[in-house]
Amino acid sequence: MTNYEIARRFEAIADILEIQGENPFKVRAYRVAAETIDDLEDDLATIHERGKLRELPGFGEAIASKTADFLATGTTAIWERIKDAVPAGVVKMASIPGVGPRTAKALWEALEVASVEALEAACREQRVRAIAGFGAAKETKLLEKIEAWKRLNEKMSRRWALPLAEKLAAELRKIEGVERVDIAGELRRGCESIAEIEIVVGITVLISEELKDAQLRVRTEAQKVGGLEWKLEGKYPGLISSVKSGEPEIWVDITDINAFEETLFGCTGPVKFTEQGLVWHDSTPGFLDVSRLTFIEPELRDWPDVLELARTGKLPKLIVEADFKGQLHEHTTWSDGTASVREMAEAALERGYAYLAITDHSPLLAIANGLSRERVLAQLEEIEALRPEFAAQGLAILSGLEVDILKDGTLDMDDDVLEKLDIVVASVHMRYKEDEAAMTARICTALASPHVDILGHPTGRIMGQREGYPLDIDAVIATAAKYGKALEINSSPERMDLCDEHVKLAKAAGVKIAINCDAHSVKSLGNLDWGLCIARRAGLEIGDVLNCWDLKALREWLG
DNA sequence: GCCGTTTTCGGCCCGACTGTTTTCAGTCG
Repeated sequence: MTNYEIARRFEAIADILEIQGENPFKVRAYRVAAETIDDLEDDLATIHERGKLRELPGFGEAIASKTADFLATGTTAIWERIKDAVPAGVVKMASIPGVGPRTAKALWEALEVASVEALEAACREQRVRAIAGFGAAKETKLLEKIEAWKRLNEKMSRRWALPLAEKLAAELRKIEGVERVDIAGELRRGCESIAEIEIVVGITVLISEELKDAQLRVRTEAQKVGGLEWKLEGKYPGLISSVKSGEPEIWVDITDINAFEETLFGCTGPVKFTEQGLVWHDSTPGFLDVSRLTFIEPELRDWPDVLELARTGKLPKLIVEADFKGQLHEHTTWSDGTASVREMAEAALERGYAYLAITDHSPLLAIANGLSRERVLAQLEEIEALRPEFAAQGLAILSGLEVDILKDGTLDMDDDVLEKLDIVVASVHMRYKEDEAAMTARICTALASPHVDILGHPTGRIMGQREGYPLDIDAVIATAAKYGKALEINSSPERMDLCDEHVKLAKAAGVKIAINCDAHSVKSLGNLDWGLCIARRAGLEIGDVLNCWDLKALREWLG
């Protein structure tokens, strides 16, 4: 099993134990193990071979032994024992924000509802309010939560769809006769939520009998992937095989390797784009539209005016990962990160960055071990002590804070402390259930503060779980423009906040964007892709993105 | 289940919000 699969398995164990009412600390131990695995750079198999599993944080005797079981056999005793104890639908119910394990268990036991759909029906039939501990108000709220959850999960978040597609692609690559495998469709276009996973498979076999064989092997391999159930149909020529699963729909397109690029183009879509008179030009890596040869980046192909922009030579020159000079919103062990300032700085150096801002949490966020004013000042001393050593290697460590925006728009730290810092990211973490006017005023007040540089995760959304708080985004953008403040694309996969549409609006208003990993570990410093695809879909160029600037330009902007 | 020890078991990030069971349990970040 891969790291990813084992981590998901430990999470599944935690979910089930939690619903069963197990000791919450035991439940947490499994979750911590999953987090540790997600943060690993190396394969668990390699670590196990070296006999180092027990050295991983949160890995005691039990977790290490279960990990070894998973590596050797694909399962372990506790998983076999509990995997069927709680229906998957009940686990799903518990995952709906605001429901939780206790409530899911109570509903399951009292009404025998074992799926989100059954629970929704029970709410509509007013059967929930009859249960002890529930009432009409709770029933109404529950229905609202289910509806919000369904809206958010109509499509699969990129966060989950991409690993799934990569896993499938890796399996397909192992098949003999398969020359090339690429992910196409919405994923290639950088979409944040995915209705269809499309994968193009290029094969070398040209005889139809052999091709049939290859398809058979593809089918066999595909069935093994991700625990999904596959149904695969296909015929030659054209070789479009549809593979259906619950969510999202999965297409595997098998093509002769000589027609690979053309197929990849067609399967990348969207249909509106590919049908607009473009033909694949196979002698040049690009597409020949009627007037002019131009390669149009997949992320731009959803723009309604992209062909006109291409014809007139006005396509934006999209940023790539190599353009990034540093990162501006990271956490350390001072608050809720897992790496020290030094470790984060070393990781930034390894990535070739010229600067790194340390922005731990402010005191209100007690659960994240937010920093009091005294601790901010102490951290500042530590940073200043580390600076010469890292400056000599070409890395500037910027001091900062991710300061909470309080209910009235004031900041969770004294001005004289903020004044001493290089950079301040202001974010909302608490009391986000306010109406649009209040939340907009609150955020705009914060943006007006002379100390604030960047508005962190501006809408507060969590992919697949929580809609952003109600916000007049136009007013926020206008305020950011007025005071010369940047908005963040938070690049952590669970946030991806702002979305591409909002970023496009911000760019049009001349507002600068910071693309930040919001890293809580060394590994998550590499989470740039999630924000990068939003930036590229929004057409951002180097000039639009603060952390694509060199240190001098950044410092000038910070003032 | 992990951890750090007073090496064998007690403590495990904590404060706010919500609905209702009206005094606290469940959930969230």
